[in-house]
Amino acid sequence: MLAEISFPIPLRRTFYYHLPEEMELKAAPGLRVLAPLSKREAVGMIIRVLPEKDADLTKFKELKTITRLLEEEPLFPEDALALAKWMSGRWGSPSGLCLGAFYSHAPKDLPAPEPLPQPGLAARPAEPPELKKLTETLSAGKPGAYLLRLAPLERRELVYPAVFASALGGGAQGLLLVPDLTFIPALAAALEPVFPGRVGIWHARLTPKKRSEAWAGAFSGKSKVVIATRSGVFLPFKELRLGLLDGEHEEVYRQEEAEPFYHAREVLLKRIKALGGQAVLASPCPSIEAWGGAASGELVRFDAVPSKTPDGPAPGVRVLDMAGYPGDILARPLADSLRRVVAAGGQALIIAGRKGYASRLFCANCGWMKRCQACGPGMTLLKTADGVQQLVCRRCGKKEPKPVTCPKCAGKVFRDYGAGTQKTQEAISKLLPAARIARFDGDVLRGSLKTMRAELESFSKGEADVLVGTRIALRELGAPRLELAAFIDADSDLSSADFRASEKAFRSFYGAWRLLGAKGELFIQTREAEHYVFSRLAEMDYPSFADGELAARRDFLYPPFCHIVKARFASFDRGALDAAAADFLKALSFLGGPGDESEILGPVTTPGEEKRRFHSEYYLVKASSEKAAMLCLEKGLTLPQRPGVKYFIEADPHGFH
DNA sequence: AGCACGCCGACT
DNA sequence: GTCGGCGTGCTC
Repeated sequence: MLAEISFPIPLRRTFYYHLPEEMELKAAPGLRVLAPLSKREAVGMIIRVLPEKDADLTKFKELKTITRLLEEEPLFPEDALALAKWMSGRWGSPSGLCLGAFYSHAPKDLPAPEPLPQPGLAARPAEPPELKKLTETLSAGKPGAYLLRLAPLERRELVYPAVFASALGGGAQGLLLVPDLTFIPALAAALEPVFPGRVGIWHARLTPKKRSEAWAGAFSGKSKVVIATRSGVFLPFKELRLGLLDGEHEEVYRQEEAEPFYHAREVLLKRIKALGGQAVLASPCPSIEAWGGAASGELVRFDAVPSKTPDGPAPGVRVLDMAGYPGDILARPLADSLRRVVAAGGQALIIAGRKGYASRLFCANCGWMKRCQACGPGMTLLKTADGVQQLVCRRCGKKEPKPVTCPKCAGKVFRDYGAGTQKTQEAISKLLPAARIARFDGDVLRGSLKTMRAELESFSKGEADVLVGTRIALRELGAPRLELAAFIDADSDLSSADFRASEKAFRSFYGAWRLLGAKGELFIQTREAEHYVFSRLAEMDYPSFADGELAARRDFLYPPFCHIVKARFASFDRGALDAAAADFLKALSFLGGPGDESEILGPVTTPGEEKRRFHSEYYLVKASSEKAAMLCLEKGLTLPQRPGVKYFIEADPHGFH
């Protein structure tokens, strides 16, 4: 007999091996094996057991033999093979890597099963009344997927223990996915009293020992709940009944840096469905994709938030059209309010568009803008500690000195546009020399967890009057009673080439607004005051915004009403590039039949690129169904190779129109 | 991904 | 003369 083996390596093929007689009865799909691969032994997974005659072995001279089976029972009660296959088709990564996501953290030798701890005297978590409907539904145990809209300032440590307590009877296990590992400790502390000694933790930075403990905890059933970052969606639970995705809208749930590509939200829903369990997507401002799921009935929506704001005065919103305040970083009304708030001992949060000093540098005479030579985007102006100005590319990190003269017109005067956190901080110090200002942006964040906490805490404790940050600061702030919040440069969000721009902008505005006390004020500075997002701010009601946004997505055929596949071709040879694009379009000719609304947009070229020697263009396919999108992706990935042409085929690309 | 092979630059 | 950089190629 033969075994068809999948290895966790970036190859789009599987391997055949001889199965020694003594393994023939034990071998089965879903079991790991040790097998010689190249000049080493590798762990792989059986995907099929078949007789010799069923395999086409003509292409290789010799078959190697499986060394040994690593277990007798599959690691997963559900069909991980099918899930991995779907993942591979959905995001286009090699299926071996997709399957590997499920088992590559497993120890070679499984830990011996230990008796499960007796259920301890668990504390019954207090249950917020708005949650009652959800917890009653969950405790009935019926399979299903739910969208939980949280109150924006709800402490999740108060909500989630009740949710898990209601759903996890008997040996049932739960998975709590969080966007960032900094959220884990507080949630673990909150769940510990409910499941004493049985709360597991999983994230990418665990030490090897802790990692195998966490893995074993899920596998043996010892962990009643595992709190994890996105890769935890692949953990091998013995009996996973409830998966809760916290901050469902967060983009970190999408893995795009390394293969296998996936979105933890989609994998969780698929996996839970395969298990017949329950999934809860939770967020104060759900993604429009999830909102659409609730509208179509795929998700059942629960609102743990009073739909109306409490009676009484609500914080005000003021959109400031910066066309009326040329050259100002802080428009007059904002400056006045800020001065008043700080003088009265209140606190203010200022959100700058980006980190650093300014976002763009251009010639005051001819408008020439300094771009990164290596990769294209406008370069960011930074000030080093000793006040020297320097340009940095935020995409590739390339550094350059600030130019002295304009290469186009030899002009010597430069202006910068867009105030980063540094420049904003300077402007505020100038306005309020005595104010204590804390800064919180990606640089602080990346520096160390300690400095980050320190900055944040000093603000929360009231040691600083003003916190200047990027929008990450919004996510990290607890619930201070702010008197003022301001977006210095809302345009950098709104004008970004992304059909999610409105959604993200509204979410930020809404989040900042909810941090304000009743008498607080939210300022938004913009040069696009007519943008429709602002017309939605009067109500400050996320559901009505989301309904409107969902309708717009339907009208213009964007997710969740389509699946997008992006295909980019690059070459020095124009003709070869055109031929590759033609191959692609021909392969997709099945799209757009009767009743199929799928569209192909493109070719899109970056401005200025026509004149270059190097050509690059892309097409966007808006496929009307997941199935159609998966077929497009497959066709794109199996196009005939043309010499000198590079292919980049991607599902669900982010950050474009 | 690993791991080997192979071909140029700078070191004991 | 070797050590070692990483480009290229292969894995049943």
